[in-house]
Amino acid sequence: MSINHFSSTPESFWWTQPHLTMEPTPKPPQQHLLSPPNTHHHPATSFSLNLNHHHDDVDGEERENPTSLEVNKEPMFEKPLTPSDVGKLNRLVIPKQHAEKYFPLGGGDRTDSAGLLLSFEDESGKFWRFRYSYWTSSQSYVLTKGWSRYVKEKRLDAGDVVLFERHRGEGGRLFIGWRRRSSASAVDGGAMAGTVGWVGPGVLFCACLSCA
Amino acid sequence: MSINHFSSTPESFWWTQPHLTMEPTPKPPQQHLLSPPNTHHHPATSFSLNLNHHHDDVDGEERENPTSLEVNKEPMFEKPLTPSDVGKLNRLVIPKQHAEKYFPLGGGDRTDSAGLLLSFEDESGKFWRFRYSYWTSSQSYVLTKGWSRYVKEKRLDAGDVVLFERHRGEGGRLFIGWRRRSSASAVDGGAMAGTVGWVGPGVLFCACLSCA
DNA sequence: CTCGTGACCTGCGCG
DNA sequence: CCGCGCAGGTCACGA
Repeated sequence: MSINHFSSTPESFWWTQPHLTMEPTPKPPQQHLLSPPNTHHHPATSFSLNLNHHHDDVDGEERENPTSLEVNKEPMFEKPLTPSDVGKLNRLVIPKQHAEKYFPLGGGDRTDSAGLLLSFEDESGKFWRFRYSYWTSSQSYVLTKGWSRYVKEKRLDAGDVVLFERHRGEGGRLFIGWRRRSSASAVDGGAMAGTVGWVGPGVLFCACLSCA
Repeated sequence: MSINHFSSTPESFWWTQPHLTMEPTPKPPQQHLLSPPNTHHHPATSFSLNLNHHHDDVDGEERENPTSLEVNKEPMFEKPLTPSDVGKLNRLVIPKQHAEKYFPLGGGDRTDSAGLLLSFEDESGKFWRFRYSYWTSSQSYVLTKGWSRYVKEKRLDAGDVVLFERHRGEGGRLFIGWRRRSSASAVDGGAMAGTVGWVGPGVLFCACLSCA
């Protein structure tokens, strides 16, 4: 495998790219995250993470134009995909540090693998709902159900990177994006190098991405 | 690896004695068999489950001296290890006849792979907890979790034999032991031939075990 | 039946 | 150098 030098080339840009208007989902209580420990499924109700509290005043202004919308996005983390993440295991391991920081499981004790459903918006505004849980056996946090469909639709391969963001305010909407492995040496042909799925479907950002 | 002529007839029916105790997996909900709810991490330390039930009457008497202790042990069966049993599959297949006789899975229906945890004491008094379950796919009973650690610690190799015993009374304590393959032709040097791990560290009991 | 996927488990590599 | 994180597996079950 030749992955592994994902660089670290920081992409300092993807979240700041212009454009975009995602439909503000009408429903206010955007619950993606999860239901409190006991409600299984359909998180529909509250939850309590801490990202959504205060409704940011500054919000309603002209800042609501695309640009500012981007500005309001806050990158959480990204992960270069391992072969297992895109293989038949149908799961994405979320590095513990990030999982515990951004997607804390209910009640502060993670013993419960009841699972939550997290909904993310992709670059086209499409929603992706993933089951999120903690596996005590392997002591790791994973996205399971729904993940393989995402991998398939986006044609993700090992070495590609997935990006996780959240919106400041607005109930903490969550976003997911991806980009092709940065280095050359594409395993399957490489034609796609530089493609990203972030600010809009099919948008190429080669220059920005490979240079920078 | 050239073993494989395990005489399939080592056991000449050991005593029949019903009874047996295995601890049913602690929680039905079945996730995490280890770690009781709150303790996360390090499963190894946390048991305390089964042996604490009732402290059985017979216990405190003179019967507790080594000799009578041995007398009260009842051999269940033994199995010459196959290459798979000691390989990376991390499981020990328990011959169906013995499994069903001594470790019947709950409720009489074995469809349920919920699994049990069986705790065995070894020759040094150390406890080994193995997950025991039925694999429908291979139609066999197996010890999985924990098994590979046992193989490693005891340095077991194909052809070596594992022994299973239980104590009469006392809630049916379970014991596990082993001995090196009896025939010569040791694969790795043979210096250990004849060694057993059974009644005490380093004690040899070859005569008793192989005859009888 | 197969496929998807939830639930297990463990070796190994890295910090 | 050792413990944890996680990559890479297996198996079972429901659709």
